[in-house]
Amino acid sequence: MAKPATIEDVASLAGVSIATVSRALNEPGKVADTTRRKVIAAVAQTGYTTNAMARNLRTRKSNMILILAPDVGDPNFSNILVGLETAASKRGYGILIGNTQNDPSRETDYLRFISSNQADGLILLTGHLPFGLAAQKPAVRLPPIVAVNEPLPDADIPFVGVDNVEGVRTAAEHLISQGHTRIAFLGRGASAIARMREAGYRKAMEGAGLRIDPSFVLECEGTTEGGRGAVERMFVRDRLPSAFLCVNDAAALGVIISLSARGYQLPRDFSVMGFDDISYASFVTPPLTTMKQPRHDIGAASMDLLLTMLEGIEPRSRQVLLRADLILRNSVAMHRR
Amino acid sequence: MAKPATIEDVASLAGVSIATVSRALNEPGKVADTTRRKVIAAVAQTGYTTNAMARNLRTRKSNMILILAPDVGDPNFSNILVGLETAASKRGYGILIGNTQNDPSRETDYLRFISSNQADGLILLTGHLPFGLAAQKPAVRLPPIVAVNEPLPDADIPFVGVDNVEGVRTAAEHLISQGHTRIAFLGRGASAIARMREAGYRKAMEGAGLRIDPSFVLECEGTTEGGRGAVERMFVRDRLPSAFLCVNDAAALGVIISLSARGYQLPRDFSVMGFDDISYASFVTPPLTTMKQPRHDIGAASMDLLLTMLEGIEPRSRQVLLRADLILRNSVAMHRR
DNA sequence: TTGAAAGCGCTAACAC
DNA sequence: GTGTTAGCGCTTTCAA
Repeated sequence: MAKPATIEDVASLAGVSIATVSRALNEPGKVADTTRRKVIAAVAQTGYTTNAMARNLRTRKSNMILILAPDVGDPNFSNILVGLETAASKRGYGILIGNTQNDPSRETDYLRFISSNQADGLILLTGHLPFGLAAQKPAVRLPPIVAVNEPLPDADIPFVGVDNVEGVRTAAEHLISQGHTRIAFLGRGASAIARMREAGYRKAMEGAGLRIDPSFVLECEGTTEGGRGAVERMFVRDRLPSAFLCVNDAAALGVIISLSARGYQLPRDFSVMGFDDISYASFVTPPLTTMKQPRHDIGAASMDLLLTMLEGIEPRSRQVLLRADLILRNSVAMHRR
Repeated sequence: MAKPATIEDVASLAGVSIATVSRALNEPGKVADTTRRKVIAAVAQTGYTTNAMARNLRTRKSNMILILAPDVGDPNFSNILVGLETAASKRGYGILIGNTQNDPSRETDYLRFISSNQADGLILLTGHLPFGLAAQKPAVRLPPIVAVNEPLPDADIPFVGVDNVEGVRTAAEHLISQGHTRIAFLGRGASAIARMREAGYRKAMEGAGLRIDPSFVLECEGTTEGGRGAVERMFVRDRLPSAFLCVNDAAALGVIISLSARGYQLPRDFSVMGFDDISYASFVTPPLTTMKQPRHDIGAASMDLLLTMLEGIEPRSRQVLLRADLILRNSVAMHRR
């Protein structure tokens, strides 16, 4: 077989019309039993597979989902990606990935997949609409979109992610349950995620009737460097917390490094908590107590939501929040008063 | 604009034929300057974008590359993925990813993208041909393929990856340069990678005129558990090495954990080296000295090779080996005799 | 239950 | 340099 078999080859071999072949394959119920069997046999004999390009052209559907992420190499994203892929594959969809590196021109460029009909829907891990879609009169018609991980500001787009408020609240409550009262929150920031995590912290403190020392809430980027810097700034103060609740594991790691470098013993001298459960959280010394993001589930839920929308069904809820799980390791100790 | 503009809309607006529009867009040289400008203007006005499905159907090309990987969530793969994506995007290609989880039926299933013309080429990070392609009379015609990371056995498929032999040799030579002579290699195994890494170790030892104590070469899987187990088996012996050269960082991590648990101080009592430079290598205590895989470059080189093949150019060499870089951290110390 | 035929939007051969 | 036209392989009316 030099050339792949077409629907015509199958039709003539089975002695039916191409319409019947098409129906036998796509709507088996509408075809007589004996006819269908003949078609199946002919398909097997010719090794026929539907030419997706032709079908897509005709049906204006690609069965492809475009995923835009700032950095697929980031474990946080790559694990969500696995969930996305698994769910898509299960329903016969393929995924197309665009690594945007937060470059607006790249984001816009990937929209060609949408406008050229190569993708039916869009998953955004970027935290914002790509430029071409954001414009008032968008350059491209809006396909079904789901935002993952980070909700989109100023846009009514369905969202799937971890429940940051409840997650950090759980974390803070764990610290409180260990007797800590002077708990610092490192990671105040402008991003939606930072704000929600801080809100969780405040909720827990309030709920426990604990006063928040304003100097215990520090701005800090969610990076190892950020965590490090925050500790340095903290240590010019008189009053010190007994526990550090960090906006994420990367920052917590910086805190641990910085504290260790200052000669403190953890968790004896200070307790530290992170959020995310990144892969090396368990390999730090001491192993980091943190909240685990259900990354695979987040990916799967997002894709399910998007595919549901693609089927024309309005989702029951435009927001899916998944619970983070408390992972007890060794960076938190009972507070000795 | 309820419906997206087609080439006909552009043609009639510009007052030319659809063929001219097509040419103006795809072969600008073949069109008169003034005509081209009219077309460009009409395109801008209508917001036209080529319908990729129609073009693909006509040209029998999809400008899509299928990437098969056992686990995209694995940082080792996800970082290669970034390189692949970047290189593809630069040349106007999109990437389609298939997460196979080493499941043969999933591998085969993804070939539908090939057989249905949705992908022009294939990148394999799986270490073997998918079942549908491996069969004597393959179910699918072989598209251009490049194997990455792990060469395919028994198949003449172009390969791109790190130079494992030279890499481990460099690692061993570093240990030797620090005065170590009793160097153990943990990670003997059947896989191509394990064999090459062991070969690098032997080469270095031979090159330095050092005898290899056969009991110093241990089988062990490239996992933290594997490294742990190997140390335990080692310690029932009388003779102990002064340095552990591990098949990868995961195993090295197990070694460090096991050695630390036994109360040894590293790197004072033993030196440990890994291979890969995984993300938490720098966060272990002591930070791991290792060989860094140029993952991004591996991805980019693979994609470049594949796209070159797709253009019908036979690659100059069917094997691209990239050098691993020595990353000096703190798990290796001068040997005190 | 089946077949004939239109047509999805585009590129490329051919003619002018 | 430009236009006409065939046809890529398929799904889907419409008629029988």
